[in-house]
Amino acid sequence: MTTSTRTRNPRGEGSRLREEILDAAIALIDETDDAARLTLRGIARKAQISAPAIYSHFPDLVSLTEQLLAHSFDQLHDAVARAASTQPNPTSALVAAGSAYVSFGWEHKARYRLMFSAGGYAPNALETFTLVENCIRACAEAGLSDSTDPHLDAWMLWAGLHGVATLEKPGRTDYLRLGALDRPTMLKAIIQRLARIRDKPQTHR
Amino acid sequence: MTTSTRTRNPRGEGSRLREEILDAAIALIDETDDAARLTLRGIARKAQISAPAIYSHFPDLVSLTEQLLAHSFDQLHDAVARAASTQPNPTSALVAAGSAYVSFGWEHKARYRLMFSAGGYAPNALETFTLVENCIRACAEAGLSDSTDPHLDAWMLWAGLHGVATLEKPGRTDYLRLGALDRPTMLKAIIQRLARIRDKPQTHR
DNA sequence: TGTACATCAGTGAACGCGCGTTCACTGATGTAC
DNA sequence: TGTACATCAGTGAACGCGCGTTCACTGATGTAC
Repeated sequence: MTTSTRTRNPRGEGSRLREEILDAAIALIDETDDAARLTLRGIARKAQISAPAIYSHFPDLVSLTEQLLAHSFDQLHDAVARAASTQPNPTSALVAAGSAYVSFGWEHKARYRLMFSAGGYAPNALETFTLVENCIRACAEAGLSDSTDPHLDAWMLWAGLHGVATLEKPGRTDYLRLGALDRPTMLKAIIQRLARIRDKPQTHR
Repeated sequence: MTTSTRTRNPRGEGSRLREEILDAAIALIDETDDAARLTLRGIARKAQISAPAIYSHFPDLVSLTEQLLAHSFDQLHDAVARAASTQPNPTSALVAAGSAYVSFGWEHKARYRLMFSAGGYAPNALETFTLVENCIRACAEAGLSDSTDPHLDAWMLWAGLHGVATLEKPGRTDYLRLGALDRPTMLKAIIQRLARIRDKPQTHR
């Protein structure tokens, strides 16, 4: 615990602190896994500044939280898009996208929950939703999926992915005979069933 | 706002207040849809007693919350079991059970989220899980489902139901063209796909 | 080159608030003699 | 039947805490003349 004062940023670069504050907020919520700990004073401690310093960069805590969420939705979309883009065919792209989505939820538990705890997420998540929808459409057009309504199927898949991302692993797995459960395998099966991926792909046209 | 003192319970019936406190806590979390509002002082206000009166019946807020959750898991199980028991065949029983599960999540949003926000839910939810697993097994045995591993399939279905129960409807549905989306239909389709229900049931044996 | 001044990036003290919990108490009700 | 007393179901005041936010300030750095 140091009492010394922060070395201040040079003139004109005060906005550096803005990024540091957002990073501190993300680090705080990610490491505590508890959205209730995301307090203005906690963020200030994490960033090693005084609490009032935050007000030079954000009007209040609500606004800071909103910008943290917007940034998080961008991160989520980037992760999903990157995962899908490296795959050779539509089916594996869909599975990779879904896995990346769920991984984000697991690795940033409290943050992911906060992102979807209110109803206002739609505009931020629209891009990602469309990406998944297009993956399903591509599978259907390539004869790899039986989907006749990719939009509706994307909704169902989203619900399933959200469930996997959110349903926490029970503490004592022996209660539910969960020991042998392979999460990636289960996730892949969920994606295949909800997106109506064919067991044996049928030749296109 | 009345300043008058509560008419106290007759001797030996002090435990009546215990039920009133639990009811007040449930009412509080259900109506605010925000688990952070579940404070000891808030519960006391709702029950129209002073805050210290709670300590005659519960050692502290943590314990009160635990008992609230245990009660909630019982309620959830009752709702699911009742829904399944009134159906004429295994498939409709499974759909009814899943719908009851999701309805509980929608109608008691913050409470449902609190129930599953920590990893310790397994012992409380075991009965309900087994019930769903047995529904799937019954479908498979009746030739209505292709499930070869009802235990694993029950896990996948649970994740899917949890996702539907938890993924909040976006505020502005026009973003995602959600206007025409029929939730019960979507839920039924999710259950059928994850539990591998056949489109056209095959005659048994 | 000096110097007065404006700007800027912060700090420290203080505010009022709601919280969980503790403590000493109160006053109605049942019980012993 | 009276009365002293124990029990019981609560209440009200107070505690220390962390919170979001406001306010007056400080001291280094760049700019105008």
